[in-house]
Amino acid sequence: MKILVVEDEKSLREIIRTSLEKERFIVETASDYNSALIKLEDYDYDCIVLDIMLPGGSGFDILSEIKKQGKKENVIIVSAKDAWEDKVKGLDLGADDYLAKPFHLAELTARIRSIIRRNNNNGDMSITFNNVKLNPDNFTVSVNGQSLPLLRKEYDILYYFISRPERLVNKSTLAEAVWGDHIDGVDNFDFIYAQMKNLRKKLKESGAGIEIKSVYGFGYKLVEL
Amino acid sequence: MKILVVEDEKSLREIIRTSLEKERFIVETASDYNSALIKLEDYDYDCIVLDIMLPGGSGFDILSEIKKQGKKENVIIVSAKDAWEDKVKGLDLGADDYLAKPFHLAELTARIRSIIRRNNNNGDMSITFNNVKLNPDNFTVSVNGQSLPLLRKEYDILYYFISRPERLVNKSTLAEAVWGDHIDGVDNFDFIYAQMKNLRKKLKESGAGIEIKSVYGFGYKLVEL
DNA sequence: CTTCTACAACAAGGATCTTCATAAATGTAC
DNA sequence: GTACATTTATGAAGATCCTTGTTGTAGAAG
Repeated sequence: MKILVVEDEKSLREIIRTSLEKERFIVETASDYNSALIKLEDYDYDCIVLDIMLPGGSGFDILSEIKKQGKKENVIIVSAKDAWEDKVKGLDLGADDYLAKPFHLAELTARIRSIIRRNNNNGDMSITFNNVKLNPDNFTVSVNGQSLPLLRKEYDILYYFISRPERLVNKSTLAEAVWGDHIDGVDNFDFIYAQMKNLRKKLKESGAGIEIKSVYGFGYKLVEL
Repeated sequence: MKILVVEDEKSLREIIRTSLEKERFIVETASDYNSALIKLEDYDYDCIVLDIMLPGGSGFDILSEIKKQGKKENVIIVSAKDAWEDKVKGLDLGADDYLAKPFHLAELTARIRSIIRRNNNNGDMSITFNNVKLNPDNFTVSVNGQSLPLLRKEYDILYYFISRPERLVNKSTLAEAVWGDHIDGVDNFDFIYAQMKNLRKKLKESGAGIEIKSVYGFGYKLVEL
């Protein structure tokens, strides 16, 4: 469940980020037109929260671009209040929903969930990699159909990797994503090592056909066995 | 039991909100014409408390719009005192009730209840999640039709969660919602633990198909079994 | 005044996560 | 290849958080 938040106002952007991360979404952000396009080109997201007024260009153009490229991403337009015509235009261009500022964060997360459920294959939000299936809807994991109970941090880590299979992830990024912002200038990743050990053990013992390999000096990568 | 309060004056709006939330309604608010219309388009409410004088347009127009779209929402007009013609006009347009400012909050809640009971499906205000049914009208809970007696705090907690199924709720938020404002900077959630224990026990023993799961370091979440 | 009820406070045990100490693996220089 | 430094893994201790049973207390009911 990866979400790209395109919003130029920093405070709002960070509020949205924390809120969504609390709901266990993986959040990436872009603060202007260009960086949004770059991120979109590089990564796949499940949902894009898109502001209209952006430095460097309009959110509508980003939306058009997404649709032109035939991407499957769901888009929620977020725009200043009183912009009634924005709503019409956005939906015309193929946005999945529209939310007027200011909005309740709970409203945003509710819509994201409903949109993803609506647009994805019959409401199934699960992610599968080899014989491991992770269901973000109820935070469960199964291997070959057998349930594999994971603790919270283990789940979060696996979720992060299974959303980015084969991608090299450095430890700071991982720490930021799973542990949150309070991990600032940590020079010691013991807590990652500890969690990684437990998660790997459970994956191995469950017969999972995947493995989190470490890349010396960089971080980790999820691969098929 | 979701209510939309459309009122531009912030202090009154928040007073109404707190009052209604204390009566266990779920409250959303809009402060102007446009945001009210947008909210109305997006969600279903059981009742709308509608001010007439609004920035951006008149409450009457909102009312007309509601009726034109054939929505079933109940509407209570709230307007400045001595505006007799407002009352006539409002009721003509299909409002269910009229309340002149200033009014007692108790009166507002009483009218809301009576209207909902009068107009809704044979007066049923209940919320159901899996095999658990909660009836805010008389503060009772039943599991598979069997009555499940809960104490006050237990009921409040269950109500809070059953209104937000599957949503992650942190403990401060829960404390604020159930215990109220006097829970400020509490660093000790023993009282939540105690209540949670009793509620869980009752739910389990009653055969409820729901469970309040804890999320380590965060809070709780209501899920189906 | 006594008893009962609802709730919070306390305390002990268990679960979960991080920190620490130490070992193993990997990379670099010679 | 060997020696050394750096990075990662592992097991165990420590810290924090959650659960549960018991006890204490204030207010309502009798």
